Amino acid sequence: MARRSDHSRDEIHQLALAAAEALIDEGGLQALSARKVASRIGYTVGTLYMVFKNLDDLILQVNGRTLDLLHQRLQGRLSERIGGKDELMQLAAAYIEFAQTETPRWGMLFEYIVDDDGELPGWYQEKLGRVFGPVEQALQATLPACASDKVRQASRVLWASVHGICMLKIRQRLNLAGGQTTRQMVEMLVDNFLVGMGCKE
Amino acid sequence: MARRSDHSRDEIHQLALAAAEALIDEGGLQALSARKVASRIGYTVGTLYMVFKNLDDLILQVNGRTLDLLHQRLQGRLSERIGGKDELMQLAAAYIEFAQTETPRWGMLFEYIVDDDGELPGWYQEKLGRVFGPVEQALQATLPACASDKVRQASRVLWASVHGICMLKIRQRLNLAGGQTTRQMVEMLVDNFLVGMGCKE
DNA sequence: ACCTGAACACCGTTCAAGT
DNA sequence: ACCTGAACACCGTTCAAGT
Repeated sequence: MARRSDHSRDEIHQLALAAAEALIDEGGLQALSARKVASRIGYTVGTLYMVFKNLDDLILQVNGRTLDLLHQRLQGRLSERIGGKDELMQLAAAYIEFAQTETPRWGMLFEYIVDDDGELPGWYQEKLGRVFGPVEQALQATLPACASDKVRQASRVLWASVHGICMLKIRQRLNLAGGQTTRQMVEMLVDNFLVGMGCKE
Repeated sequence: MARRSDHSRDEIHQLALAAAEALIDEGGLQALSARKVASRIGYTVGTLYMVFKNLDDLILQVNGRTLDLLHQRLQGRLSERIGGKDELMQLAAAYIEFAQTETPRWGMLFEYIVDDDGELPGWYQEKLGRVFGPVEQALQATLPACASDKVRQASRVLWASVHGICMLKIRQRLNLAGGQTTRQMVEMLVDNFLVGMGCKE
């Protein structure tokens, strides 16, 4: 045994990430283990450590791909002629949909916790920043008179809020919300927020 | 051995919860294990299963106590003569402070995920609902003309948003927010939200 | 009735040893 | 250089057996 060379280092890397995503989709973080990933791709556990530093590293890379996917979904909802509450609600709807459709992978983005005061790696922070791009763009178009710094901050505040609603709803921490759907709650937020930002309409 | 009777069933229960909280405070969910809890209180692992259904049950009960503590902290910030943005910001500040001070236990409230479509037990949902009490009260006082149904919904939307900001900030998912503090972000939210709800001032 | 100790089926991670 | 298999130190959960 050893030296099979069935797959290149890079192929093993990709196979492992795909297998991990499948496991997560099937049963969440609980269902993920190094041993299971390895066996799904037909290798021994040890092999994984040729390609990943450890399981956290693997999870972080899966999360990176999830962020890319999320970014795509948001980008796809940007209209031709941009701006206005409708476009922001389109983006919000895309986020809600993503969270509801890909719940396990979406949830993993926040289950992975940075130990102590350790920072997330640079490439990951960049991907994170990209996700806010479409929101920032739509918000700037909605508030053309607003300074770009303020729009930047506002887009973070607004999106963190959308996320909070989504999260508590999906994780069933808001059962007593009086029968509102996630979408209705987010719409209430967006409406109020835009009025507060001085958006007429 | 066996039949030590050093502690009553209830004492073991309390000791275990306290030990679990200590472990969580020291190292988060990762540091928690049935075996560690047992050894901290001077019993064998098996003994824990006399008193808890399983580890998830133990975690849920720890979370219940965390919710009680959070409720206390919020309740303590309600003013005498209520209402207004200031009081809502007091509550928000209390929430932020709690999240920053008791990060591991606060985080555990959301790391525990309900499997499949299983619901959270009734006693837990009641505790959850109680947390929104102070917010609802302050918001109703701020918007006296607003129907109580709408206030109820608005308090959920607002607080889920505050939570989202807190969460993404503490978990370092908002590093590119342009140097705003959690408090500043929450203040932007509250300001806009209240204007949107038709609050003059 | 209470509690133990051992067992079972799992983990993540490392690394000598084989090709 | 690549990959294995075994080892180490852990898990959660169960349960016969002791007092």
